[in-house]
Amino acid sequence: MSSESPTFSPLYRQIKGLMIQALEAGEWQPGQLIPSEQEFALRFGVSQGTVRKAIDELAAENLLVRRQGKGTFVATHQDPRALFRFLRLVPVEGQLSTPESIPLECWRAKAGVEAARMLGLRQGDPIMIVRRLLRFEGKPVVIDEIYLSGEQFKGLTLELLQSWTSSLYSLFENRFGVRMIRASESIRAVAADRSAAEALKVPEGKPLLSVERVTYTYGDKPVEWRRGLYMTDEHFYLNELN
Amino acid sequence: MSSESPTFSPLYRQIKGLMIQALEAGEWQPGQLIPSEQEFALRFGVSQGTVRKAIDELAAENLLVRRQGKGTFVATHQDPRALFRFLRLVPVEGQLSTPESIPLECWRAKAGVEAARMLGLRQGDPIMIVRRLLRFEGKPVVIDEIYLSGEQFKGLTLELLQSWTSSLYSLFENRFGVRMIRASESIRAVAADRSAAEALKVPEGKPLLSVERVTYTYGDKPVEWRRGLYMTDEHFYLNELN
DNA sequence: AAGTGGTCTAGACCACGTC
DNA sequence: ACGTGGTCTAGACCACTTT
Repeated sequence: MSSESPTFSPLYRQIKGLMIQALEAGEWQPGQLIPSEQEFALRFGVSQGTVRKAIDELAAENLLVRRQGKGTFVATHQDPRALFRFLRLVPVEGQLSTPESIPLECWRAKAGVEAARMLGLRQGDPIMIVRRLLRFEGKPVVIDEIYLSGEQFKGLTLELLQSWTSSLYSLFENRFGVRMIRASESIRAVAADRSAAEALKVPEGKPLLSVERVTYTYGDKPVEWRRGLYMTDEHFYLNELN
Repeated sequence: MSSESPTFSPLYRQIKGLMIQALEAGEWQPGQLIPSEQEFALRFGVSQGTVRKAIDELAAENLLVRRQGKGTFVATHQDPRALFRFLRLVPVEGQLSTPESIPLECWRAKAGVEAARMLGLRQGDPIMIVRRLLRFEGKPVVIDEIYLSGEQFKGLTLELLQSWTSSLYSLFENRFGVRMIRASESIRAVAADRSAAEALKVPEGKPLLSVERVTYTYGDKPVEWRRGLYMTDEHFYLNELN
């Protein structure tokens, strides 16, 4: 109908854009119910079908979650179904048990060349670094080193990490208002160095999976860079290609 | 309308199922134009919108490709855009150049326990095994060992492999009528054994990425099992998480 | 000009969850 | 009973490609 936006794209994409803006602005919090399709249709002056198509895409991108009969909700890392959305690790045999996250260290630092590039910061900008271990059934399997913008994660401490029982991303969402939307992982095989060998209790030189992840929030803004070393004797990284 | 199918699912899914059957039966060949949405609507006695939703899903799953103004086509591994649909390898720096595939060996064998399980065969059933090397810019980067059902790939020879200039999957599609739809990869870090070390020209014990892939055709039928060893000093496995 | 997929609408009815 | 998302329809018009 009345196209109030100058960018040329289908109506439903414009609607989608408006809804992303609203999400970004925090109009509804993670886990909360958003208005019904009819309400949006009235609000934006389009048909319900057009709103539907916008929401379809947002749901496909995991920004929203539809629940028939109940309504549409803002996706959250609290949700058990999304708890390990970005963890592709699967045991060679048996069921995937919930890993236990053990924060080891947490300190302030200044961004080096690489961290700055990955996080879209300038070299020397303040960052936070976290080291943590993931254990499955009591056995150490992953050692992570996580780099975060110091600006956004100012109040992060080892105590806070240790007191938090749910996933890291749900902590970021709750305490720092940062919602992780998508991630990009670069995977290599490396030999365990001294520090990794100690943490994972394997001999030095042991082949490990190196998984570097950049995680993005709304607007493709990178907010986390992490490097994980995975022990892949009893687990493997599972990737479905479609 | 008149629901001739006993399974209870939305109409558009039933339509989708019928279209998959037609694809499987080879009613249209890879790369070919299929009937228009209107024609399908008449053929199945449903509205055009319902056909559209069925095709939407098939296109999302890469079975079909839409081209505005032209029509809808059966996806093909010939298509340059799909040539390396399942290869996630990216150079650390520079552009991704097209790899060179060098078939090394090709022989008949009997399925072992593992190959039989992966390919849905019985132990002892005939299989084909192919070893081949992938080189990027002249450098060996991937050594693959590929297991195929002997039934379906009876005429496969080293000569045929060497004479084929396009991707393996386009060969399978053209000469054996087997179209690969999706795949599942299990990734580990391993130490190079003697044979891999020789092929990739790295020292024995060098950490390599082990990528085991099961590839499926229509109806989730496994038809290929392969194990690739990737040298990840100058390349890495890129995975986008959404 | 004609045919294709792509968008948008309006309205009907179904399936699910809550009250 | 009511409100939600999910399906299905019919028809209009737009954008792209070919004739």
